[in-house]
Amino acid sequence: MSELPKAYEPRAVEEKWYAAWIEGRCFEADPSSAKPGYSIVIPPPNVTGILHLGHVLNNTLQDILARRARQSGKEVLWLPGTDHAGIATQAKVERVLRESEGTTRHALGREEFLKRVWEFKDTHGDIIIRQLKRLGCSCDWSRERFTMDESYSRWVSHVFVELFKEGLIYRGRRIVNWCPVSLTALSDEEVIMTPRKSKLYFVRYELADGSGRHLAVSTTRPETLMGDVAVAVNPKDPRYAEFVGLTVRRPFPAAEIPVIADEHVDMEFGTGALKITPAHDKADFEISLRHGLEIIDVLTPDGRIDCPQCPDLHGLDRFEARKVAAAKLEELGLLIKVEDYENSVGYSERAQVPVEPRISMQWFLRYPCAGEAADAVADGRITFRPARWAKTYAHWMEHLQDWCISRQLWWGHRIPVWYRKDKLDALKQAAALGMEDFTRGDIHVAIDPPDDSDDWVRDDDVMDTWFSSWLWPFATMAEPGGNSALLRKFYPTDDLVTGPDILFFWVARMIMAGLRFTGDIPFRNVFFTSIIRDLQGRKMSKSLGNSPDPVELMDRYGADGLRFGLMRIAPVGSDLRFDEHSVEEGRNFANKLYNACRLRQMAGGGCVPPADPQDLPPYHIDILAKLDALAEDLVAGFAGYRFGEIAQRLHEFLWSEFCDKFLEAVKPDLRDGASEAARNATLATFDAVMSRYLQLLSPYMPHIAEELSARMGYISDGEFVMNRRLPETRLVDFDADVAQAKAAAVYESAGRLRNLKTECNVATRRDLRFIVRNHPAWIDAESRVLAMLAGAATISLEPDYDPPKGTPAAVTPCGECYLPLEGLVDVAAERARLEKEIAKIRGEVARCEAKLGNPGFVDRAPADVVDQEKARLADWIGKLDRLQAMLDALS
RNA sequence: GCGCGCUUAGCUCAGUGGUAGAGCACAUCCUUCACACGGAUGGGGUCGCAGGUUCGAACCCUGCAGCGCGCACCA
Repeated sequence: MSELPKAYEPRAVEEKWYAAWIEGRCFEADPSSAKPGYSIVIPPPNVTGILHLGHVLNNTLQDILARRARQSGKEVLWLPGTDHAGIATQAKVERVLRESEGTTRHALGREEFLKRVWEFKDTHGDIIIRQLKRLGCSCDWSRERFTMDESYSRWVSHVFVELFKEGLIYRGRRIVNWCPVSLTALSDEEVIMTPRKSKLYFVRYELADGSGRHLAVSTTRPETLMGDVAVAVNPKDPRYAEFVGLTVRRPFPAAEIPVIADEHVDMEFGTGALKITPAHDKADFEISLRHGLEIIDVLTPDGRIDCPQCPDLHGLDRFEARKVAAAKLEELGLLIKVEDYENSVGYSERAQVPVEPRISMQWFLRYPCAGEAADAVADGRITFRPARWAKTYAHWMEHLQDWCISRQLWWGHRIPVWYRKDKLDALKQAAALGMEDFTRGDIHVAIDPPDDSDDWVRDDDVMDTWFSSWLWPFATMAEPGGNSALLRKFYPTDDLVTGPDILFFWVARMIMAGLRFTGDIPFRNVFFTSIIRDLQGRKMSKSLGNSPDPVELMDRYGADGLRFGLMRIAPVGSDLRFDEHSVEEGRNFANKLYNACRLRQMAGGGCVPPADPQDLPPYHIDILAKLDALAEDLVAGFAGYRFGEIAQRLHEFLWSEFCDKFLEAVKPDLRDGASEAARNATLATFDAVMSRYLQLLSPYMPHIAEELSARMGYISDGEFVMNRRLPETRLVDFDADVAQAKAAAVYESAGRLRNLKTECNVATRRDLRFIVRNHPAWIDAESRVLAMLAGAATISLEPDYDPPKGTPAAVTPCGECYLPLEGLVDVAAERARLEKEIAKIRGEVARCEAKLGNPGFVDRAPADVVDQEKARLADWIGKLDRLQAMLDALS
């Protein structure tokens, strides 16, 4: 027999099989296949991203689903690709340019900058793809897509044009979330509300009539005071009724502004008087529209004060200006007081600075098919797992706000709108643009530029990245507006696996886009993964440095080990606390499996054809039946998407059932001197179980399953276990209950005997003799196995045995077992043990008696529960009597 | 303010009304010919708190507390 290394070494094996699968085109989907289709689209990772544990979890789940579907006879398409990730990628390339060339995108110009981004994408874009391959992902790489591919880009423009024509996309001057670092608008979803300690300033606005009376206004943002155009009070507020219609003096720059009444003002908050700064607050903006007020913008796009009339503030950063403005008010005697205050401030997801509500011209989308999309989840056409996310979804869908889809970036899909050069100024000034301007011919909205393109100027902005991502399930499968064999075979997709953090960003929007542009839902099931946290419960993040590098983990534990370890601890609905120990366990599990097969290989003898299973010893029948049970449990587990439970079952079967019990029980059959029949039966059983087990394991640990299947000869050359159909027959098609009961009795008894040995302090001795009486008849044939499992020299069956007083004993399913130790027993220790045991059992007896003495229980509980309790009581009492006798004998 | 989760062994978590479970960690022992990435044995929990329903509650109901998340508001 060839010398196999003692420990499994995954690295080379995993690389070898991944290459073989690619070579064998195992992952490629055939849309013309007669088999039923099954499809998943990958949540496209950022093209310049690198693999983190969230990706590992997410993509392992998808790979398991895809591989299981292949085994179940489906034609599988797992469609991979990457996302151009507008802000993230542009920011990354800008940083690289700054650090390596000391230049900026503006210095390079739009065209040159985009060239650089494409170069960057070409050199770094496949890192994460290579990492996914390392993990073993069975994506159809021949169909890899990128959100800025030519045809995908046409889809994005097509959708924009269609929605524009439908009147759902419009351009308008609104308050948007502005990121002063990225210098672009953001959607509401990209703003993270964070509680922050700040100050509430109470400012005196004196009446312009010289009466000396004043209004006290409370504000957190004195630095925008220069943009004030009014002070508002609630019309129902009696305190201020007389002020409405008068004017007050704005502290600086000096101006008289009106006091107005508006329902929005909360009388309870602060002083009940609100300064109105329309350019820098959404509510103020809306009030200004209602009252026809002027809008004064006092901030630059990068968040500095733009107010030449106030030279001491002009040009200051907004937070610096806040302090200066407060000091200025103090100087003027207009600052009444400052209170500590905690409020929530919106932060830019990416730049991690507070966003600025800013008025600007942007493109907006009113969502299509919103009602139908809400219904699709509510009525179960789309299933969310865990189901509770459906509620979150429904809530969001009920409160849909128009989506700001334009971004002031260069990297992305440019808005497909051209303006007539001679109308440009007028169009720029317009408060809103829509269908009317289009039909008048002032703007051109189409996938392609206008013919006389010299007379037109294209819109500078690009679209929000998610405005391309929301088309992913179908835009990856067909040309714009078109149909394809792929789409017909694989759309709607079956499962979507993603994180709940992008429910609004992506999932909800995909449902609406799918319904609008294909007339069908994009997927049938959405499986929301856990959020991975560290052991302290913190989110994984780069800045905390608590995010382990999955590639390093794979280097140390193997891709299979990482996959299996993660799956085993992935809870169904809640967050996952990552512990590297679990990956280590995954690796250990692979090693255990490998060594079980090594044992088989060392026994040699090729693949022996199975004997008639009915004639096999009970251990063999037992393990065959347990494999059948495992296969069934997996069917149920997959139906319920209980991935963690499945991993647990796979682990338990191999380790506890197959190795700890079966292999230990049959070891003698593999040694020299065993009978040929016994040896054959054992080898055949091993192979029957292991070949199927490897198949069941294959979706979770595909590499080692393939390696061992090949090495053990379970598959032929050129065949792959990943492509083999799951068998529909059972290994045991007869009643195995008797055999299984015997096997269980022996395993259980062996445990009790080992336990007895430990208690008698002879755990390591192997020369002991157990004497058994009151045993079932069949035990005769199994006593040798029982002796071996118990670590005893012999088991003597002596029905008439009369144990000397004080002989240690254990009641087992295989009879009363005695361990005569002739002087080896420490009497005092044995007494102590017995007394302890007796006390414990008295407690149990008392509990049982109390329960059975309760008329309510006896009358009302189901008969079988009561019987069970009675049997239990009888057991305890019997055991108590025996122990008491042993104790008496000792004295 | 509204909503959703969670609270079970030292840790991470299973457990849908009938004797509290697993893995890890811990302790003791074992380098016996598949595996020390291993084997054997053991200790360890009044299931967050208080009520209620029930013969019986970790489980169902109510309230409370703590932790986490989402949404809204925030002058």
